[in-house]
Amino acid sequence: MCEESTSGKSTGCHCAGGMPVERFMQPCLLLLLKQRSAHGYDLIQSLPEFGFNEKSLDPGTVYRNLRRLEEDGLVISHWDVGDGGPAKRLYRITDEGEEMLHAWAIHIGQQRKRMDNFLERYGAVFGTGKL
Amino acid sequence: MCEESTSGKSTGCHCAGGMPVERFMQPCLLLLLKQRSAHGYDLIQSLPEFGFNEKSLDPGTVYRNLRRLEEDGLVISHWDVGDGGPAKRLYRITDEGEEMLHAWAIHIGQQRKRMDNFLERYGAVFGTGKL
DNA sequence: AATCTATATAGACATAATACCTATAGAGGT
DNA sequence: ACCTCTATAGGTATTATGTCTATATAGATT
Repeated sequence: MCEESTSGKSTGCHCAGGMPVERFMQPCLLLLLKQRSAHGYDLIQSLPEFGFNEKSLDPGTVYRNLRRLEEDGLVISHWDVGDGGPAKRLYRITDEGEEMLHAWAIHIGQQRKRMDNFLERYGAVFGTGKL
Repeated sequence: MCEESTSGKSTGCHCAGGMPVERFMQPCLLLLLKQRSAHGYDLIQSLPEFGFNEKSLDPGTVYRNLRRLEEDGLVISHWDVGDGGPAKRLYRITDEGEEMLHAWAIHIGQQRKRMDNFLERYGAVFGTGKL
């Protein structure tokens, strides 16, 4: 039901929801930027650590998120043209972004509790062997 | 940042995402219907057990999900006009719905792992006291 | 009789999110 | 010249989401 498509086209799996890629990407980006300032391309290399795979990691999606974070004042960037290679943006987190990261962590903790509760009930009905 | 609005209007909190109400509602409805057949209104009474509050529990949303589940063949319903009161639909889960429930459980388990991983990294940066 | 409340379901609508696809451009190698 | 890697940006169609409103029955209250 949740198998990957072999045709390259989306199968529109109805259970794919629950945690959309983009929204979860934002706290991941903020956490990475809390640890170190980085370019978009750097961040793309690091996001697999948070469970993003090749399919869910569209570069356009990452850059769009970074632009949105900057619009919201959660990160700031400046062009970095020094060291050869194409011009790149260096992003860093703002104080506001750090506050938002804390809010995200609380929120994610709550959602995890909800999932725990769901899985507990599921296990009670079907037996824990299913998980 | 995630505080409730006192004006009654949505504040558009940017960290409210990560687990949209509607999509998570579907596995909850399927699990409830696995335990017992029920009317939409019954299900609305039970959904708070899964962390839905008054604000996130719009009846229209519940009925929309039930219709969608039926469109997808995951539940079936028939009108129940016997015992007085307005006509009501009695929903029951189908075999296909049960399979989808299993897929959901696996998916939710995976997402929980992702959240655990995030919170672990968060704790490593800020200290576990923040959670 | 009229009104109110609880039960019960359904649909409309605007905005936001999501996935997917394509475009642009510099640097370095073959 | 061509290809690949690095690096960023934008478009678009579809779906999701939240919110609001409409409909209707039954029973209790005034």
